[in-house]
Amino acid sequence: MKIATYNINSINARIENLCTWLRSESPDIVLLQEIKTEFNSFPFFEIQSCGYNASILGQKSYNGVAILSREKIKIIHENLPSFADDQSRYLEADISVNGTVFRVASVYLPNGNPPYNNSNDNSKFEYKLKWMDAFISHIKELSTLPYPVIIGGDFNVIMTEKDVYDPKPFIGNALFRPEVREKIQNLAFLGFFDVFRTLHPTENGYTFWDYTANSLNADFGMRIDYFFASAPAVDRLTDCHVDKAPRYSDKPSDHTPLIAEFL
DNA sequence: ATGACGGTAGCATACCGA
Repeated sequence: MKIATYNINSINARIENLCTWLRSESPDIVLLQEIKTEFNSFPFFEIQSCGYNASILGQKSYNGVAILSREKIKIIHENLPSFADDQSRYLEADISVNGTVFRVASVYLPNGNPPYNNSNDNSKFEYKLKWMDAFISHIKELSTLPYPVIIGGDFNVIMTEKDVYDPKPFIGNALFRPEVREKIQNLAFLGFFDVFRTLHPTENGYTFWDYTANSLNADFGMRIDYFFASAPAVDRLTDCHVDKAPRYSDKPSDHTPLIAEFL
């Protein structure tokens, strides 16, 4: 079972890139973030033409998550349970691939930095912390599932100094602050493995390079897209790698896909 | 400290992002 997570930064701006990539990589399941569109404007026809079903939790202009799958998608949760959210950031489903049911979720964790025009406004960071608390308490429930659970997405957290080209400029940044790094550690305490890091202890594993001049060529990247997998999933894990090719395409997203394979 | 770029809404410019 081949699964990918990809912050697409607008699915309509990138539908041709996405279809080209789907045809070349043929993943069984794709978790998308930042589709930036609602149901009525989602490119269902194009996705279907590539051989995929799509379930989405959409939103106009911002956010929005989706799950693509060759097999049938059974939605379990739209949004985090027990958390009133006006932003579309979480979609969870059961998908059976080759006779095995996988519980998967597409996650777009809030950025949390203050707006550029008001550096004193910490409401976005407070929202991020509350969102993470609701997320972790839900993951606690998922940790008891006896079958494989794979949580993937854009977590907007730089977990360690090794996960960014230079940690110094990010001290105080909402992606790197101790509060969020401590909260994300709870995934490990709940038995969820950082899939890429488990297989690749020393590679940087960057999944994001910003659009500005030299970031990509200078490799000024960060690892903020992750798969977290429960023990029943890790038992089946065979591969995890960053697919950097889409970042070099015309009109790329600023993120690139993370791919994992399970028996 | 700001803004580079790029996307969306919507038509000039503001907001968002990591």
